[in-house]
Amino acid sequence: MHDVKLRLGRDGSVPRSRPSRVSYGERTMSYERWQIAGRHIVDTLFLVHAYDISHRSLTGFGLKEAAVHFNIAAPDRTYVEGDRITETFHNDPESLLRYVRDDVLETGALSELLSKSHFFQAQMVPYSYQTSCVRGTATKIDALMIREYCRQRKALPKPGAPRPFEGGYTDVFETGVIENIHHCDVRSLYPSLMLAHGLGPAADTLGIFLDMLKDLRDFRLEAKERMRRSKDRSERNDLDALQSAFKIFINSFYGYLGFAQGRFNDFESAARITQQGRELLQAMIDWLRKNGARPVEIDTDGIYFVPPADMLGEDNAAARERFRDGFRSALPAGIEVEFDGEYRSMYSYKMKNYALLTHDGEVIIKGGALRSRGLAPFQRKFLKEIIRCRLEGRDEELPELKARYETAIREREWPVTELARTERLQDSLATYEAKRARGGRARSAVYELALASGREYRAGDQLSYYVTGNKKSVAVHEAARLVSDWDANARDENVPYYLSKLADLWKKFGVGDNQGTLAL
DNA sequence: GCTAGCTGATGCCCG
DNA sequence: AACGGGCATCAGCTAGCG
Repeated sequence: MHDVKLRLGRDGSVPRSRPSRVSYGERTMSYERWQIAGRHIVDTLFLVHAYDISHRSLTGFGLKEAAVHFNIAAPDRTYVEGDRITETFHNDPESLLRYVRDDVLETGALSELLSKSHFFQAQMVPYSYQTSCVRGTATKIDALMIREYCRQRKALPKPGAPRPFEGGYTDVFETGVIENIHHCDVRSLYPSLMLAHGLGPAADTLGIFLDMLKDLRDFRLEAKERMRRSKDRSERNDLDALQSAFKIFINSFYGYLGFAQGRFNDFESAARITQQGRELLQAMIDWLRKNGARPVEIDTDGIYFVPPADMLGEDNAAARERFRDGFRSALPAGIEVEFDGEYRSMYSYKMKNYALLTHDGEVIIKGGALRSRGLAPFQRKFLKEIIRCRLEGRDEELPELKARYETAIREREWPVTELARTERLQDSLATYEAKRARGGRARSAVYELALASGREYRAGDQLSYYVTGNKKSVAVHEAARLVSDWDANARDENVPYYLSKLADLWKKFGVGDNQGTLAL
């Protein structure tokens, strides 16, 4: 209105922006990247996504849900729904100010919690604080390598051509409910193998890659030790952020070798590392079997197993120590095994898919088949209840559980959000349409809904939809409807469709089938 | 005209 | 723009059936 320039730059310049993309794991988001001279802009939404890629524990990524998850929401915090902000501003400005203030406080607390490791990374890698938050770990390792080669005035190699190579050893030996489960894993498997066998990039003529890995590992252990000794809470927090920044790097050194764009990538070396890993884990499985244990599930660097019989009774401390010492001393130099979990029972389903019951009664669920966001909330809850019953040996309660869910669907007892699936647009709508036109992509409900809505959607946006109709077999992309268009007074969710989804889960996870213990 | 069963693409998860 | 391995779902197709 008054043509006042937004001179936020420390040199008095105005903010500039350009379209950009950021990706964490399989999630890519389009956004407007802003730059303000002499300042750093970090979107806490991105930090929340980066956190969730490794933890996968958040229910949603908005500020409110994140604040609740990290336990930083004020207990008496003010909430104002988005569509009531203008009205509240006019009628009750005080409460709107409280709402905004609470938002700012939560954002600050999130930032304090999640951005600190990037603050330390910015001191270590040749990227700014702002840039560090939107760069992947392999890119940062590349930058560290390039910086040192430039400093020593050495020529840089070209990246090697990518080729597929084998990964970790994954297997499942028993399925169903199994009692008394122990877990062990190899501490830092790939970094340990790399250092023990000198497995680094062939193009690294200066030999700095493995030195860097070793220094980072030693530095991290030192930071962890200082953290343990520190009496001051804020110092402990800082040291924790510092050591976790190093942990991320250390674990990415192997990944860097298989990184197509990495100047020092080395697919032969990456393949040798995973091969050594597979051989080591196979030897561990053999040792466990030879010594009376029953391996149940294995994934890359960890094994779930039933310990030998003499470790099961009371007063088994001596047998336990004998077993563990024997296992440790059977391992090669430089390889340490950790016994880091004991569980009342395990429900072993398929590779990378299992559930655990802790001695505190907590149920831990792992794997896409059992906890994926691709499942609707009612499916996840149904599965969790089935799994808890089975882990606790209460199979007789399962038919009642199934009946309860069937009734709820038939009688339309739940809000439609329980039935809705939430999916992320991986591509922009234009990219989707281009792929469709090329014939390379089938129709997909989320994209069709986004297109039909006429609203602006970007890659990375999430949409929730449910399925309408009255037959169990429907083309989802034709019968789908956005949750935001749902009318509670004229319910149209497809009852037979959702009943059949429930029946599918029952067939797989219910009782009275072939889900008993099965030795392969 | 219908459906079971297969294939390939996609989405999400494990370590 | 870290890696490979894995499971479930859906669209789109084909074979087989009545």
